[in-house]
Amino acid sequence: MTGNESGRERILDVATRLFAALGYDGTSTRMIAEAAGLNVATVAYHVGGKRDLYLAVMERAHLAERAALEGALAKITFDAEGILTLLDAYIDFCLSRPEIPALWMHRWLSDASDVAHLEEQYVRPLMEIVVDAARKVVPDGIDIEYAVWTVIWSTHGFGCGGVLSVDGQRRGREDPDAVARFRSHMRRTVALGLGLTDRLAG
Amino acid sequence: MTGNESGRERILDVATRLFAALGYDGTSTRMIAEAAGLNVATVAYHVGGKRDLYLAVMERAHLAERAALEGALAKITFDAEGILTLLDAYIDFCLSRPEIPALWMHRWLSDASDVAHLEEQYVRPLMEIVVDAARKVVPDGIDIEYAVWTVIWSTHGFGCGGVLSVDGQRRGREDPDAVARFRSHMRRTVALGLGLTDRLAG
DNA sequence: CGTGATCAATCAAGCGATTGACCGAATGCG
DNA sequence: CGCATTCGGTCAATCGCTTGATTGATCACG
Repeated sequence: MTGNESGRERILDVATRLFAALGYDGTSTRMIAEAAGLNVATVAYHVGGKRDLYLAVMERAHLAERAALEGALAKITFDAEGILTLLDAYIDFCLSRPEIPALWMHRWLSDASDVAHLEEQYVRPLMEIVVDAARKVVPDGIDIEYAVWTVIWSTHGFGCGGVLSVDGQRRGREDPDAVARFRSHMRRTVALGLGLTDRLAG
Repeated sequence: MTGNESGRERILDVATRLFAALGYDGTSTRMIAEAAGLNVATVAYHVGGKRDLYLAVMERAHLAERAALEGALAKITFDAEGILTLLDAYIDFCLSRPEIPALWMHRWLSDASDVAHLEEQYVRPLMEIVVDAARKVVPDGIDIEYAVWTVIWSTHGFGCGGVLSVDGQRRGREDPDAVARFRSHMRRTVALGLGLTDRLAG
């Protein structure tokens, strides 16, 4: 991620990448140690057990996501254009740091009850932020929560796996055309879905 | 799934459930054997190695999904209402057999190259079916592919993990109210997104 | 008695975790 | 100053356990 830190930070970076790519069960502490250029015992020295490491990774991911979201929220105006700018910022974040949506998708798929508190702790406050912002703009009678979830699911889906076209090509975050298509599709979907059609997106 | 078959079918049922819930790496052959009431060697006798079992599970899941989709497609008319009926059928399928979206979400998150052909083999033909159907109905200038992917991502997301509301409650496929809200949200999203607004959904 | 199905037992490899030793840079002290 | 001590960081080695896979024996039944 940031590059050449040492010790605990490098371990967290490497673990984030591996947990995102391979999932919790698919990643071994030895893989993480090797990728970080450290002995497995050194990793344990810095971050404790595998579960502690995972929790630390998830917390860091949440903090980054929250910072991105709050940073974007501080800049927008509360009108249709502002909501679409917020959407753009979220897409930017998910595409520039795809490990983070991947971590969450893995988390959602697992029903390991000992980390089930992560959603309550991390996802819900972000939902509140976004839904509150949308409420100021969106007309009554629109199901904001489900609209937000559609944005989350779609952006995570595109960011993690991309799209399989009917021509058999797989396109994703590294393909600028696909990104542009995804972005304008999402702008249109959100604008229509939230009833912001007086100011239709490009 | 179907109940009290024996041998290979029961193994595939159990494996489907476990792979969907815990992922490939999170599921051991011993878990599958125990859940099927068989010895681990008997499982191997019927289905071969773990990888073969996984491939058989994915093939069966695909056949079920394809059958559901083609069955629904055979019944619809090619107009706005038909597209929405197709959407309903897909939602029904994903909610009644949530292991199947879960299997696919796990598959998409993993980049194990030795099973990367599964998308090409299984997902693409289904995409073709749906996109072709939509093309007969949807006005020009609309990005059908991305609209379909938004439906897939959202339906899989809701079917596998449900929704976390701002009130902290987690609601999903087992909550009739949440299902109703999700369904009408998706009908509305698809109708607006595909420009079928002359026949707006309930 | 032969055939398909099942099992307990076993294998090498990998897992998460821990131990005790080692190293070099601070730190303490005579 | 010079030497001993402490301490954060690192490592090879090891522990007990689980993994995927295989073997050879056993069972039921036609």
